[in-house]
Amino acid sequence: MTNEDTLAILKKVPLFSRIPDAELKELINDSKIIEAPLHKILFLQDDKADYFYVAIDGWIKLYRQTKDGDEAVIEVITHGQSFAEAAIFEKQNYPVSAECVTDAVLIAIKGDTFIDRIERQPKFAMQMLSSMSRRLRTHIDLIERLVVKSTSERLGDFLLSLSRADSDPEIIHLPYDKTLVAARLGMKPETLSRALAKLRSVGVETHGHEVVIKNHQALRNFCKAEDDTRAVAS
Amino acid sequence: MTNEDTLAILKKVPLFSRIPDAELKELINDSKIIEAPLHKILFLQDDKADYFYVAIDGWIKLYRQTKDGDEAVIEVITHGQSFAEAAIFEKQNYPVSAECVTDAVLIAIKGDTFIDRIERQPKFAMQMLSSMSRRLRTHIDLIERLVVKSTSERLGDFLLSLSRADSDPEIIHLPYDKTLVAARLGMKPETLSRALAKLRSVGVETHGHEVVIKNHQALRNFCKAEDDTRAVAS
DNA sequence: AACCCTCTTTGATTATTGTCAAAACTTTGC
DNA sequence: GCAAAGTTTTGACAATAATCAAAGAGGGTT
Repeated sequence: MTNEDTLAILKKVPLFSRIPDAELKELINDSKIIEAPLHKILFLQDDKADYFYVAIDGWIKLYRQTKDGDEAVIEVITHGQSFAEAAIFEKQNYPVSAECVTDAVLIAIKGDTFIDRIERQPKFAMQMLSSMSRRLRTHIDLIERLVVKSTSERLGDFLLSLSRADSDPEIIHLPYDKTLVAARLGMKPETLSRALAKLRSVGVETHGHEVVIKNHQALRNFCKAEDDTRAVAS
Repeated sequence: MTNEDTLAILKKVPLFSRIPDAELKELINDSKIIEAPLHKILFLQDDKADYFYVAIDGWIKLYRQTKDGDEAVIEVITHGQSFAEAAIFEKQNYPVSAECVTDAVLIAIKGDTFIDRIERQPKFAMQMLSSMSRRLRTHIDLIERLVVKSTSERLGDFLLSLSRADSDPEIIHLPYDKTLVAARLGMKPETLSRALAKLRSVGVETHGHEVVIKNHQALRNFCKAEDDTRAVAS
């Protein structure tokens, strides 16, 4: 892949979209393109955080593992999203492990040279701060759901987050294994299967990796999702 | 409170500790000291994020509320910690609500002038990025616990996080209501009470707001907490 | 000390989710 | 098209946590 190709890709990543070409070209010198196969482990939690990553293609699972083999999936990343940006600051090790759950293409960017760049280029810093603030929101959403919502409500939220249209019916493609969907939602595969069964009563049908939402509003009501009508903030 | 007092306080906050005095003095002009009573709501989720805060004294609860009154506590903040920094970037509204759970003293810093300052002063940006990366880790820890740990394991983790010594026995003061501890750990007060009862078998005793850890190692084993011995990262 | 209020604990019961095992369905390679 | 491997669903059951109700403890006030 030529530097020009890489540049074109970087410009599509939100994190870099507002950075001038000249800067990005310099950045490419600190970066490498990685073609990682299914099941490739990019890094393990507690590894020294030398690089952060931008996903170009494929899906990457960020997770924590406990001594006794239990796993908590924190996020599942795909094209255009960066990850482990936070890790290159502060304590200098990764708080999670990262594994490709499909074949994937990524850009790995060297942390310390990137930090130098941030210090010289306020635009980078602001983009980085925005990106981290978005990630923070994602985590807050997840925490809220884990605490206050039931398994089938969590699944409903997830389906709505995949929804691109608002017209009934809509066909949704699950982006990855149901086993991984279950883990991402903090439940067991068997529980996911049963949650899916419960959603049938609000017009959700499954055929393999395809899910049909027959009534968006009914599903939103079921899982107490915010409507499009903005909530009135007192 | 004079500007000199405020300066002295700011210098003790990790977020500002490495910022030169001259810069901090300018910052004070964009800031105001707030003395907030118990139960004071500082902001509600979805409010426009004009300010971010640094806690000087007291405890502040960051939480999400659902339509039907359920509440998810995301974090509980105390002296030296900043919060809602992330909110002043990006979408410009708070992702959580903030309520004082004791009388509290805070510094409120105007968001947009602070953003200007970041753009001019890379040191601010780096400090901010570190701070957000720490917050991210806190959230990842919480998510992991909610997914893989039982209520009493979560409580054990919490007690260990409050622990300052490693010698047995150690007396710990719960910093706030058990009702709030329960919410922070994603469980009901009754469940907390029972979790506390279960921990008695590993040498944890309670007398009101005082908790005695009689055997740190036993407690660590019980809740599968990492030992001090650093985990070997393959 | 007696009262009120709030916080906490205990008990009985129910609801939810996890576990284990087996069957059904998919996908892939041959 | 069939076997083999992996994924998903179903069933029976167990464990965990929530709910509802009531009793107990602690703090502050009069």
